[in-house]
Amino acid sequence: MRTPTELTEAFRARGLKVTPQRQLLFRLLHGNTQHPTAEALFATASAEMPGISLRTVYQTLADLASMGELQQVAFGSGPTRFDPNVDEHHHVVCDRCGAVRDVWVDGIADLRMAPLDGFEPSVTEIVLHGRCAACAATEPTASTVPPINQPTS
Amino acid sequence: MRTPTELTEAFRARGLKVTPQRQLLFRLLHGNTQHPTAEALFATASAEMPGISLRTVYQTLADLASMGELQQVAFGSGPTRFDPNVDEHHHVVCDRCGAVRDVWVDGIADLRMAPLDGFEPSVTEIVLHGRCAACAATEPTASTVPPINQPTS
DNA sequence: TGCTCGTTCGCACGACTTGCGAACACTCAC
DNA sequence: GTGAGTGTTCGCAAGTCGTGCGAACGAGCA
Ligand SMILES: [Mn+2]
Ligand SMILES: [Mn+2]
Ligand SMILES: [Zn+2]
Ligand SMILES: [Zn+2]
Repeated sequence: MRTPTELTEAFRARGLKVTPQRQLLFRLLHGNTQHPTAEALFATASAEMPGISLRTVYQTLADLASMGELQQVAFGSGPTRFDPNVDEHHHVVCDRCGAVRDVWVDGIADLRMAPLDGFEPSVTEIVLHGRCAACAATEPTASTVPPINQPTS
Repeated sequence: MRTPTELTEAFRARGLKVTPQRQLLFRLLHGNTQHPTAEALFATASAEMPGISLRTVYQTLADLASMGELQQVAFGSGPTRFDPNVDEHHHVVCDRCGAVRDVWVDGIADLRMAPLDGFEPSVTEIVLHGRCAACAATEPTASTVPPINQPTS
């Protein structure tokens, strides 16, 4: 995602208005590596702008996504995450606390996949499931946060 | 997933009853490579057993999943898919028609991933997004089915 | 056959997201 | 600076997908 200043220009160039709500979200998202949910952004935004609506957060996120400034990522269960990093990269997900981190993967071109039967893949998505460092250090059974589903294979 | 006959024994061995509804779902799922949704299974099951409840379909799928006979898979958007193939494998998803196919990927162990920062991955999930053979043959814009979201990176 | 306990099923509810439209406010022309 | 005009905000209703609940039911066993 571009900087708040650049987005301000980009929005106006498209005939879109630059409102205080949008500016706030530009700031909250720029450089954000948390992969926040809409609710999480709404909570943070509300602290700074008490009247802001969750509806507006969803709306602005959709606008940014349609402009290619934002990536929407969904992992198995739970709400959609929003990712201002639109470069090609992948993710590690902690199935205990739900934390998501960016990961860069090298060697994807060397993967051998079959059978494709005429299927034409355009995007290879890799998600590593497991435990983050903090969660790996604690009991395997303890959990205070609803876990994210993990494939059983 | 094991055969309907084996599942019948496995259910009774656990003190679970083998009802006509369950037997029907055992049959509909065994060897099924469609990655069907609960609704899709409900529709198929209803043709054969008109009174069956969607609630029972969900319930039985959850039972099978908790026994490790079934894998639940979610792709970006849309409802959960159920996969009787619990071997380690991966998926290709047509973002136009939503079709899902199994794919086996070789070379995963050679992938280089960084930075992991203490994260301990246990499962590597690979999803190839693109167009199935049938959809690749038609107009890129034509669509009669709501597409599955595709990551923008 | 009859008892018992797990199952089924309809309905209400929950989580997450989107549709809708009236009130509002950013822009720009003047 | 002011006003007109168009895009935006926001609350509420509705939509989608899935789960909690409990009364009626029926599979399995003595
Ligand atoms: Mn990311
Ligand atoms: Mn599969
Ligand atoms: Zn964690
Ligand atoms: Zn297709």
